[in-house]
Amino acid sequence: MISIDYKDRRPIFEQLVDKIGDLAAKGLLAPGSQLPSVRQLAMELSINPNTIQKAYTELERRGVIVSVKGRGSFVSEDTASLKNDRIRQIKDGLAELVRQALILEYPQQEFIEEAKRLFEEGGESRS
Amino acid sequence: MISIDYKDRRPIFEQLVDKIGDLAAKGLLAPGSQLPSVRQLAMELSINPNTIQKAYTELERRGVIVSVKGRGSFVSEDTASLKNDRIRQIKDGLAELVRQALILEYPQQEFIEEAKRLFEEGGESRS
Amino acid sequence: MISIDYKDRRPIFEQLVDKIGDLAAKGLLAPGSQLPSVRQLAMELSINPNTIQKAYTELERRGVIVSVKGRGSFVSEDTASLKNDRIRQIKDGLAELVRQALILEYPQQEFIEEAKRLFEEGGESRS
Amino acid sequence: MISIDYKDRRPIFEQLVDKIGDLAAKGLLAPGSQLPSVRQLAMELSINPNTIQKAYTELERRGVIVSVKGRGSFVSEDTASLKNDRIRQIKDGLAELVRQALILEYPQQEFIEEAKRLFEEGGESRS
DNA sequence: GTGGTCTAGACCACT
DNA sequence: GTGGTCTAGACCACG
Repeated sequence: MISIDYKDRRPIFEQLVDKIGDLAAKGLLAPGSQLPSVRQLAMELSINPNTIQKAYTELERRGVIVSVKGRGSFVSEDTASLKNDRIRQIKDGLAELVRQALILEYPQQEFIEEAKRLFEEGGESRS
Repeated sequence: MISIDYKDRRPIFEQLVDKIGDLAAKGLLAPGSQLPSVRQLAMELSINPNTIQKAYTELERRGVIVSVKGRGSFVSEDTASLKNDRIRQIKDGLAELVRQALILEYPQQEFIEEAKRLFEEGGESRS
Repeated sequence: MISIDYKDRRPIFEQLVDKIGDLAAKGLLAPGSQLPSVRQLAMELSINPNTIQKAYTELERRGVIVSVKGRGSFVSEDTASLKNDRIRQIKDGLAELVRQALILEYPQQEFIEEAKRLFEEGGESRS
Repeated sequence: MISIDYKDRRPIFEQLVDKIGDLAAKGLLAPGSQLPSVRQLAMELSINPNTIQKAYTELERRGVIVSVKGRGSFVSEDTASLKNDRIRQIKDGLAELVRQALILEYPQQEFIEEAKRLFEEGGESRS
C-alpha cells in the first residue's frame, strides 16, 4: 500500500506524507484506524525510523493523523480535514500556474480548455 | 531587467532560467539579440559565475538560447520554441495537478471555477 | 463518572489526575469517601493498573486523596486542600501567561477582554 | 542572547523556538537580520546541529524566519507575523485556562482580578 | 510495545 | 561556507 520511489527526487519523508495523505483523503485508510508503528513501517520500507517519524509529525501537524505516546498513530476522524489538506495543495499549485500563465500572457481560454481536456482524458482511462 | 529574489526558496539558477525564459517568450529579449556574458551578468547580480553558467546551459538545452564559443550567448531566432518552452511547463504542471484532482475525486467543475477565479483576480491586480 | 478520552493528547494518568481532582474539588466525590481500588478501576476503564497507580500516587502527593495500605484510597477530608489543588493550577497557569504577555508587551486590557470574552462564550455553551 | 535551560522539562528545540520567537517578536532580532548558522549555534550551545535544524524548521513553518539553502536563515521581514505567532499562543493558553475555571466554577471575577494583580505585580518589577 | 527527542556523523544541493 | 535530508543508535515517558 505504501511505497517509496528512489527515482523521485523529493525527500522520502515528503513522499510518505503525500502518499498517506492521499490514502486518507480517499478513505482507503479508514478514519480512526491505526497506522503501522514508526518502527514497523521503517522495517517494512527499509528506511530509518527517524524518517518515518518526520513524516508522521508532519501529517499530525496537518491534522491528517493523531499520534499518542505509548499507543500509536491513528487516521484522524475529522474526515473534512483529511480532504482539505490535499485540496489546499491543489489550489496552491493552481494559483502558481495561473500566475505563470498571466506573466506569459497565455490566454485563459486555452488554459481552461487544456484543463478540461486533461480531465476528460484522465477520466476515460479510469476503470 | 533580470533580478533575483533571495526570499524565493528556489535555487538561483532556476530563477534565472525562468526569468530569462519569460523575457524571451514575451519578446522583451529580441530573438537573435546577445545576452550579457556569464562574467558580466555574474558581476551585475553579485552572484557566482558558476550559477549563471548553469542557467545558460539549461536554457541552451531547452532551445531558448544558443551559445557560441568565443562569441557569446544569443536568444534563439526560433520564436516558436521560445514560447513553447514556457507553455510546455505550464501544461506539464497542469497535467500533474489534474492527475492529483482525479485521484482525490476533486470535481472538474470546482477546479475550472477556481482557475477562472484566479485568472480574474490576477488580471485585476496588474498594473 | 470517570472516563478517558483517547483523542486527548495528554497521557491517560494525567487525565485521571485531573478528572478525579475536579470531582473532588466540586464535592461530587464526598470527602472521606472511598475510591475504587486500583484493580477495579483498571478493569472498568480497560486500562493498565500501572496507569491507575501512577494517577493515585500523584493525587496523594497533592493531598487530594490518602491511600492506606491494605484498606484502600480515600478522598481527603481536608476540603480546603481539594479545591486549592485545582485553583493553584489555574493561578500558576495564569501567572505564566501574564509573564509571557509582559515580555511581549501584549496590553493588559486586551488580555482581560479576551478572558472576559472566553468566559462568556464558554458560559453560554453549558448545558 | 540565546540560552537553554536543562532544568526545563520541555524539549530543547521547543525552548529554542520560543526564545527566538520572543526575541523576534520584541524586535531584539531585527527583521531581515541573519541568524547564526545551524552549525555555529550548535557549537555555541554545545548541542547537536539536528536539534537546531528542527527548531529553525519549526520557526520557518510559523513564518518567523526564512531559511535559504546555501545562504543562511533570516528573521522574517513580515513584522506582523512575528508578533501574531506569539500572541496566538497566549490566547490559546488563556482559552484552556478559562475552560478549566468554568469546570471548577472558579468565579470569573476572581480570575480577572488575579490576572490584573499579576499584571501590576509583574509591571512593577520591570526596570 | 508505542511515539518523541537527542546525539553523532554523513551526504546532497546551492553559493 | 550554507540549509536540508538521512542513517544509526540511544534514552525517555507512557501503557
